[in-house]
Amino acid sequence: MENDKDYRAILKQGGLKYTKHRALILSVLGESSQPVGAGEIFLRLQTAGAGTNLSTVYRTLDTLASKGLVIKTNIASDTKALFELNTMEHKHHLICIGCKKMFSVDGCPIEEYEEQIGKREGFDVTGHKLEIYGFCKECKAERK
Amino acid sequence: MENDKDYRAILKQGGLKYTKHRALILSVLGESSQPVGAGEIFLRLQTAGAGTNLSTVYRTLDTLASKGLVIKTNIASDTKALFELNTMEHKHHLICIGCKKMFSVDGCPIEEYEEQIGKREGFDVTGHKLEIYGFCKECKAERK
DNA sequence: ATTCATGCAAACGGTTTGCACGCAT
DNA sequence: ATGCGTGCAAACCGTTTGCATGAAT
Repeated sequence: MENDKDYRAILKQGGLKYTKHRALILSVLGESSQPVGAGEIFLRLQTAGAGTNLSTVYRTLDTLASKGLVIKTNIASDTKALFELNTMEHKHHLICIGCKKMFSVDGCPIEEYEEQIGKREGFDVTGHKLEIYGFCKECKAERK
Repeated sequence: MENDKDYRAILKQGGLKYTKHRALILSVLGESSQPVGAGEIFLRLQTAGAGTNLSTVYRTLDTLASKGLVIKTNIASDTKALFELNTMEHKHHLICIGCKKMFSVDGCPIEEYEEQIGKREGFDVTGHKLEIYGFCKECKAERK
């Protein structure tokens, strides 16, 4: 809401028309520290009083993703898709097996490796995804 | 089929009864160089003349995975689950954006990193997943 | 004999689509 | 004015579940 200007700019940058829903969805993603599912986005829009529709949310996320403004992920062994703002900062995630929360970590240990492996296998590498699994502080404590 | 003994042993090792379907599903996974979806496994069993049922395939894969005999994965931005034999060798995958094929690569560049990051974030790390995206030789050629 | 795996059919959750209407440029 | 975004309802696909039957130890 407050940063409406920002979302206008982001949309323009992606060559997309400004619409209320797109801005709202971007703001939901922007306010979240973790990737969010379509359903949850829909819920937050509802409770925020924005009359909207699940399929609109899906369609919007699709177009945002196709312009590279958001990133579509999913954590292993879960079938539903998650979305996050594409901040352009290269990040990886720590994923708690217990509570399913995701924590972002900056930095990347495998840039050179990526290059090597591409050469070795004849691959034109465009990116990668690294997820680290384990138990977060809280779940670690509960577990013993 | 030919290595039926092996699958018997694998099942025993997981503390599971031997059944025809389990052995067949293990053999399908064993013959595949890439992770396979439940639907495709079902199809292969059908064409192999084994009367079976999709839900049996799902249930079997679940129990195999729960015993650590197979691994359940999924590639980013696709929602359907894939399964592969757990060979115990630590592997990662090269995934072609063009044809969606996955190629296994041995070795792991981030074992030490994993440890560091766990300490830094108070995480009890149990594993990780690394996927490298790009275009394989063939798709690279087609693309230009 | 008992426990556990299987087939079938039906339910389910997340996601996609066709169509008519409404909004942004 | 035109094209694109939206709402609604229905379809869709992968996956899960309840129940009765069949097989493995």
